[in-house]
Amino acid sequence: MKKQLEILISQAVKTLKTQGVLAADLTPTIHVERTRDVAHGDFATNIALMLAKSAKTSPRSPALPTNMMGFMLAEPEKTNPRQLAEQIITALPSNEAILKVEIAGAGFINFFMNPNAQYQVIQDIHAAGEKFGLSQIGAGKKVQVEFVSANPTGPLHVGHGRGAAYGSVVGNLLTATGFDVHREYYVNDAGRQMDILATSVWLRYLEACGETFTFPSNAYRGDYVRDIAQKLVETHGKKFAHSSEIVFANLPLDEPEGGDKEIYIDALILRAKELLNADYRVVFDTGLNDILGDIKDDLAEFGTTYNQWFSERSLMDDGSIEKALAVLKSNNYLYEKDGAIWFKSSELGDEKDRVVIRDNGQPTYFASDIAYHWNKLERGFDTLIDIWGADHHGYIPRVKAALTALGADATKLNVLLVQFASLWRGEEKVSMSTRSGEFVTLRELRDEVGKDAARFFYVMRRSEQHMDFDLELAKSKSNENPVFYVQYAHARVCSVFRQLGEKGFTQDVSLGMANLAELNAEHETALLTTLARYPEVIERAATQYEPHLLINYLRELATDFHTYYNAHQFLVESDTLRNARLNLISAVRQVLQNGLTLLGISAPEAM
RNA sequence: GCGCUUGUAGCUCAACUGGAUAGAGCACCAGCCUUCUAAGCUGGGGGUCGCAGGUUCGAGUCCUGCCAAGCGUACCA
Repeated sequence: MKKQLEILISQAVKTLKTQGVLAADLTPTIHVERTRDVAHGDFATNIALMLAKSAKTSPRSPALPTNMMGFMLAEPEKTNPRQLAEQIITALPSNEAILKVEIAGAGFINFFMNPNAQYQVIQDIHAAGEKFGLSQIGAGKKVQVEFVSANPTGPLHVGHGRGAAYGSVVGNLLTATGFDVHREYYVNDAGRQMDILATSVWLRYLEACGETFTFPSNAYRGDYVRDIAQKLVETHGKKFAHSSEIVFANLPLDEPEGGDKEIYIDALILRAKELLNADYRVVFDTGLNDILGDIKDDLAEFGTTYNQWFSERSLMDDGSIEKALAVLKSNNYLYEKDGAIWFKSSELGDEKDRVVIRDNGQPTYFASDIAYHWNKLERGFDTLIDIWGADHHGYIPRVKAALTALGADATKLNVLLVQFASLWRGEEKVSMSTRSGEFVTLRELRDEVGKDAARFFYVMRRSEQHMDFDLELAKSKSNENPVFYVQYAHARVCSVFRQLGEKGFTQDVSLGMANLAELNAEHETALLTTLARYPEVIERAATQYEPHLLINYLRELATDFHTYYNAHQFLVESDTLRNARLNLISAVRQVLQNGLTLLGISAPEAM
């Protein structure tokens, strides 16, 4: 309906252009909104206010650029907005859905719709079913959504959960609006952090083999490392064992002894590679595969799935990094300084240049990221969406700079930042420290509050908002918990349909459809309006990457339903009214179910 | 110091991207279960939209300057 009005208005504007009332070069964006106040009708547009300034512009205006600036610069002879609104209304093509059109305030045009038109949405929902709300505005454009991409050095923690929930819902919304979505997890299966993990596993393995020594301060200390080491013992026996005298011979000091923990761990990594040779990869991959497998299971149980798990190591193995750096070099964006290779990102908007190859010859994480993002674009995606933790925000300019330097289109890259969630248990803030005994993993969160509540809470707020996640609230089975509020509405509709037969009634959908006009109570009208908004909400939530709009909408729909439920009996004697109401509430159930499905949250039939 | 993000009711957050009288939930107070699930509903009080200017018919939203918080500012990932 909103779109139909926009089309009608644009036709009116076109007419006024040919009449010379409006300058021919104007291309106003027509914006129709739902009104907040019923006194203002159903829809409103501010088009007359927008155009008032530029109506009757002088003929020299075509020489001006047609962009927004040109539009602003054109010097208008002021037109009364209300008068212009009058002209627009006169030029408006007639449409049977429109009851009347009024001018209000400074020059708003308010549309009052024909009440009979509002019932159409029930027919639409019944016809479309689970497809109601889907659209094709994406027109099959290829979008890649990369999210979570946590290093496989340990289990996912609650901080990753928000990215997982947000990314999967954004993906669902884009799919629902006709985009061709590809979900991807970038696996950092190379690099120093993974070497630290492999070394940690090996040292725990040595302990399991009976060696005793002080565990490095900078190694991974989680219990899962011991578990992996134990598996290594079970499958390979003492094949990788060396005496601690040899392992720790001639190493620099660790931090507690007055040394540097980074230098110490690097020396240990080197030692592990020397002593294990080809077996190092076995230890490394055992750790990697174990943890990655756990992450995959964890995310799948959380309702987050991927099309592809992209290996960082593959970029090294197939020469992608070298190739990307070669192109940067030939485009004259690389130079050498202090033994390292630098990328001139400061020439392209970054605050300083960045190292791509360290003085020890190792490429930096940034180097593989350049190759990775280039690889993404070469795969033909129209849009890239990266979902990052907010602490990585400083990283955006350098990645964009790199794409530009490679001759690629950096504007295709869209980085969405997700702020951290702080965990609360009632009044008490939960420590996020890995060492603390408090639970920190996503799995533990799911065990405690459940998948539905966790997902709901994660996407309830705008992603850029800092978020407080209250575990007590998420767990509570009470009116304080918004998850149950929405699910309860769904369960209540299902319950009504269960009662239908028990009370000796039957349902006749077509009889209900023929008598929708009996749905004229205030609560019913409100519900019809809310139902009709659903496709608009999906479209907006998808194009703005704002899943919280869908959450807010579902809460409003649930409110409208609960209010209606308390005010009216559905299973009434009148066959026509009863069936009309059943058609209405089954439409509500359908929309609730569709929305919850997009959020990856269940729609229970009973609670 | 510089950069990014955020400041809205006692608390947690919305506000259709510049529109009409800034809205919800929680908390607090007062009511509603012989009728489809009370995990619900009805009513009530609550606001200098961080502060100060500016832009225009119109600003919580845009521009400038302050103030405050978080994050970043590595040859870490």
